[in-house]
Amino acid sequence: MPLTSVVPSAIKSHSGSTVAIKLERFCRLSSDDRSAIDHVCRNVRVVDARRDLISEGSRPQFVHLLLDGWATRYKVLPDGKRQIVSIFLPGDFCDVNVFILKHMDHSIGALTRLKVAVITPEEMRELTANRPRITQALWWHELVTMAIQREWTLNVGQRTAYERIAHLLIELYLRLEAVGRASDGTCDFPLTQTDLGDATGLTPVHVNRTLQELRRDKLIALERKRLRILDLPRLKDLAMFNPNYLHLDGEGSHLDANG
Amino acid sequence: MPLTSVVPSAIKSHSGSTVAIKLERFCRLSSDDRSAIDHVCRNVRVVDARRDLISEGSRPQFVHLLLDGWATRYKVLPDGKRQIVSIFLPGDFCDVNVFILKHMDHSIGALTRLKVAVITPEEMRELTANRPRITQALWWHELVTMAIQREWTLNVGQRTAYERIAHLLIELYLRLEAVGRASDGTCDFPLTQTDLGDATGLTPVHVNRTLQELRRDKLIALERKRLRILDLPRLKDLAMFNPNYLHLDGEGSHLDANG
DNA sequence: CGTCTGGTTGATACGACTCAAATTTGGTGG
DNA sequence: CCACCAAATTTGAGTCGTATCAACCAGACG
Repeated sequence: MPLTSVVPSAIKSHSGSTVAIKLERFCRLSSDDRSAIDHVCRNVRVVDARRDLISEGSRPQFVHLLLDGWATRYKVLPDGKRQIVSIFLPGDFCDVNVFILKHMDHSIGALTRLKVAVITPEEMRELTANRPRITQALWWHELVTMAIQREWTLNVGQRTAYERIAHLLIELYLRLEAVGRASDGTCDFPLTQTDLGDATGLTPVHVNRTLQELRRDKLIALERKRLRILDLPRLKDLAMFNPNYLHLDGEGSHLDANG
Repeated sequence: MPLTSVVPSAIKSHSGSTVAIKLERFCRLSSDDRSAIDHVCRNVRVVDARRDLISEGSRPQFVHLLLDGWATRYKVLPDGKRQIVSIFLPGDFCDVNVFILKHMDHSIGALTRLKVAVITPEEMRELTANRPRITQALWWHELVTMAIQREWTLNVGQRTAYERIAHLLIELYLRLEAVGRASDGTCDFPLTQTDLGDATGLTPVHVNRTLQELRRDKLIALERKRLRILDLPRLKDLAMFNPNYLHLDGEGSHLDANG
């Protein structure tokens, strides 16, 4: 089923459209739900590419919701090594409940120029109070985020360089597709080879050679910040990609929108 | 401050004591809170060592709370490679809200004989309804779980074998200490070298050699399922261990118990 | 007392890293 | 529009950390 069929075009005009699309993957939202989301997206902050949105050690004060652009969650070791532990795509929330913690244990950096909705704890409470579907959908979002994090642990722990990069490319493509930002095997891909290395635990040199292999094998095309997946089935197979962890199979569709 | 000082001995007799200890790391609980936790621990299931508690693909029906023993969350690849993505210690919840998802994307296996509280969705709702401190403490637990998962991604992605194993040993020791199950640098340690390999992305052979190095360097003693950390400061240093991600610094202590 | 699981050792192989340099790309200002 | 610069990509040669394969050993257990 192509995604476009589940995206009422009426939503698209709203500021929070991408989020709505994402949450509707889990359950249908009422128009009140949707306008509540829109309402909470009114405070937009723009962040330049390659700038930090949040720094390790700082006190979390807001929930952020990525409206546009790509961001990374990363940790840096005293010896300078850096690991990108996750990637935020449009429609993703940064830690629905962070303000429970005293300090951030990681940083969030912009890969591209970002548009981010800045949401106060108060607004977050208003958004979820008496909106069980949104509350549930946010929980679902958190659980999927955790599942992705586990899959990343598996990825760097057990897969070879070739499999690892293939797996990451597929994941990002599918996640983009799920929010209407990719189709026909093609999507934006703003990561540099160094970023890819930081995300997969490989050196940039090795990432380069591995990408060349993937290209040589006619599995992908990647240039000018655009990715094209040429043979998704074969790529999935070699990457041992099991999409179950993305939980995109309409899990909460039993929840009625106007209950 | 030694942990024992914050553990009223009165709690210890209750079935859910370890959980209470754990959640009280975050905020003080009222006696009603504590008995509500106890109440929810009434349904105990015992699982033999090396058996699966939950299998990938199954439908999540209950929340599980580990009362005693060690368990792992793991994923297996089609080629047979296996990654332990996290370790459950006494007092840990397995996914406070799992039943939102349709299928498990991983399995949970017992490392030792377990005592597990089996909690229904209804009981979970009862536990949290009108108990803001418990609700918050459970959120805190989830956030810490996520933070640990991120640190594991960093661990396998960026640290050497030596650093990686050292880091894992420290984490487990500190988490046990936080629930009163370790002190004086000593704790139970039921993992085999194969388990350690599955958790760190190393082969058992290499784990063996690395442990020998750690012993030779007088950093640890590990035999007969007992771990003794001989020089925690030096071990932390070489492992680049930053405890911030465990969020043990009494984050929600401003929340009064009897409000 | 044999069997089994977990731990240990040795020899060898290979995937990924390092270092260094060349080349291409993209952005910027003249 | 071109010249320039910095960032990103590519290439090559050599090295190293960890994997692999294959025994062997020790203690636990029935």
